[in-house]
Amino acid sequence: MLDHVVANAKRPSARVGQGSSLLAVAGEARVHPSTVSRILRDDPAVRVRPATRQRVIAAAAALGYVPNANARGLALRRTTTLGLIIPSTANIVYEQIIKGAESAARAAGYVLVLAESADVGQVDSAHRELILGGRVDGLLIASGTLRESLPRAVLNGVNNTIILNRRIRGSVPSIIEDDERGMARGVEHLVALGHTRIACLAGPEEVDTATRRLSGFKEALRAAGLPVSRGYIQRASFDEAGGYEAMLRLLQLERRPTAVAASSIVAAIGALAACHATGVSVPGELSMIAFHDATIAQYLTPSLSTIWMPLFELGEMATRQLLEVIDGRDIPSVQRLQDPEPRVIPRASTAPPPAD
Amino acid sequence: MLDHVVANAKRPSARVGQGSSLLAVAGEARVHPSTVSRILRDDPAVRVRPATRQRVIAAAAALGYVPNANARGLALRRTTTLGLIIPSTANIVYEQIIKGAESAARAAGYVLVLAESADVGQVDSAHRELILGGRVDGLLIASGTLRESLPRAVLNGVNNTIILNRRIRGSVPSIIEDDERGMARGVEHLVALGHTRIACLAGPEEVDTATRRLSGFKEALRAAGLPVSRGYIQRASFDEAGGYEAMLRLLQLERRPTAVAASSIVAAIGALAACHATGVSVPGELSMIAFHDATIAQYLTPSLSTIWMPLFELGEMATRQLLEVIDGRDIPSVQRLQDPEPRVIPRASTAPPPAD
DNA sequence: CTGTTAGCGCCTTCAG
DNA sequence: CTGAAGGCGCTAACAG
Repeated sequence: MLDHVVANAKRPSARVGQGSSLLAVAGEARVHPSTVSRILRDDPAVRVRPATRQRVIAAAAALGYVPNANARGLALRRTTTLGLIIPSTANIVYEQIIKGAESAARAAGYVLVLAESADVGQVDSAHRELILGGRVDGLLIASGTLRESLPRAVLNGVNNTIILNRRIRGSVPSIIEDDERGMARGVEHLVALGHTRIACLAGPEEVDTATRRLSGFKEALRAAGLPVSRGYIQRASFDEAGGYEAMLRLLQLERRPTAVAASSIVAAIGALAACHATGVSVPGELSMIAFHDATIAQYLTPSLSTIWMPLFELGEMATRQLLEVIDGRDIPSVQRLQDPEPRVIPRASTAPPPAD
Repeated sequence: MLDHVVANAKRPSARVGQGSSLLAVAGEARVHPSTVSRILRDDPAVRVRPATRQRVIAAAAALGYVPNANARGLALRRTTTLGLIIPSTANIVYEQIIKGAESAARAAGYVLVLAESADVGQVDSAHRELILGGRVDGLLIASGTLRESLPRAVLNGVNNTIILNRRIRGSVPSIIEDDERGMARGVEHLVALGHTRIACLAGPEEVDTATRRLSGFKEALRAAGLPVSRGYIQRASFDEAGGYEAMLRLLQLERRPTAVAASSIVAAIGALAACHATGVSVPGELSMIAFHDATIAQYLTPSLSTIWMPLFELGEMATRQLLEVIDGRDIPSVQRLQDPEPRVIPRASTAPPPAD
């Protein structure tokens, strides 16, 4: 059947390497190209005979017709493509954000492409390539680790861009999680278990999410009537090595904490390793809870208590907001995702403090 | 300076949402658009006065000119964009492949975009969208987990596509690691430590990489004069849960193995958890080595011995091969990456077998 | 309600 | 060596 149709084609104009054109389909179905365009796009302003419509659709299918995105993009000045820039695919935290963004994009008929950009210079050039080059209609930038000054320069005055998980002053809207609340939930969990000496593995100072988590930590301690002692706050990069080092510093303190709230699950994995390496029993001598949940948490020893955050929803919502912007509607400059609330997933790494 | 130039512009034709056009630059520099095109593309067939060239370049910079990718793609029928389809960004194994592909693409002046496609249907539609739609010049498909039959149907007769880490019969070239050798190295490591009862956490039957790793396992055992006992080969999905379950089955055997070679580091993490859960000491009672290295390996308890594979190089080489194909050159249908050899990274999870 | 026409922004023959 | 003109494949106004 398929072969038959192809054999009958008047113009064998299908090009190699790319799909067949509208023209080929039109020749095949013996109608005008614009008719094909209208039918294939379900243009409401067309009422062609069902037989003709069938013929066109069949011809398109037989030829494996896929509209050329460049031509369409050029004509429409829209590509129905969205870009998502992430610093690294390796970070487990981005998994859910990506899936959420992907899901929302697909639901709206958009294609999502990812670009990995570890440093700011790459974000800059990716941004230029993608937005200014007309490859995408809008851009999501998920880069909690960017320093404040650079993206502001990069993004100054640029439209159709949304920053995830990071507040930026200026014209680029951002959408963030309620990190303060999430961290507070974690501390409350530790307090409820009876801990009073609670430390924080905080993230790097220049990272906005780290700042928010730390302030959530401090607030929760104050709310519980507990002191915020300076030595109990250790900065660590958001990776295993950072967590490992910071945990060692914590363990060297004269008066050790009995619990640690880590502002990154990856750092917590390193911190756990530091405990094992120094023979500190978790949760016997020390409880640990980590910000963000991931599959691996329940396979660590001990299984790691975590603070689940609505990352999928963050990706979804950011995408929806971006589509609003693309459609010319205004959105708030900073939005905080409140709906699915952060919640503690208690596992084996948190327990009451030792009798001492 | 920049403001001054803009103020002097004869045609303020910069459009919002996208970059300024060639026309705007031409107006600004008072030359013909085609001259701008030639200068900006370093067309060798142009020898314009240095002053003019300077003026054009300055105007382009002042206007922040970025060529429109759609228009260029339409005219050239090439986009200088490559696509990489991965099943999930979550899998740590893809990190290095992505970085390698990204690096090789950038070196060749190409942009790499990622598309996440968990299932085959999505691979199919992504493929259509991207290649047939003219969004990319070529496509890398990294999907070791696809079943054989489906991609073959999907990809039949399609050009400019390369499969990573999976052999496909037919016209789509593929490039794979030497999984057999890698797994053999792991087994040799265990044999050298004195193990004779060695089990394999094998991957799913329908996964090509799993098959290759298993056959490397069997060959290495035979080469060492050790029997391949059936119960010692347990199938597990390539995730923590799969490794956990399979390890439990292994531990229930009457005659337990003293060592396990896992064909996936993620499954090994689950297997380690199963050992902890059942009180089996690693490496005291059981040694474990895992296929593929990752940062987390040294932060597990015990730190996990791994088999390092040249994944970055795989991504690089696949990209270079793809560019060859795009340039119309022929490449072998299946290539096996041999150069940086697989090597064992011994850590704490492997030790001599118990005296017993 | 369908065919015709004029671009979208760029590159690339052609003339000049 | 530089300006002019046509076309890449598609859509969207415009006629008929």
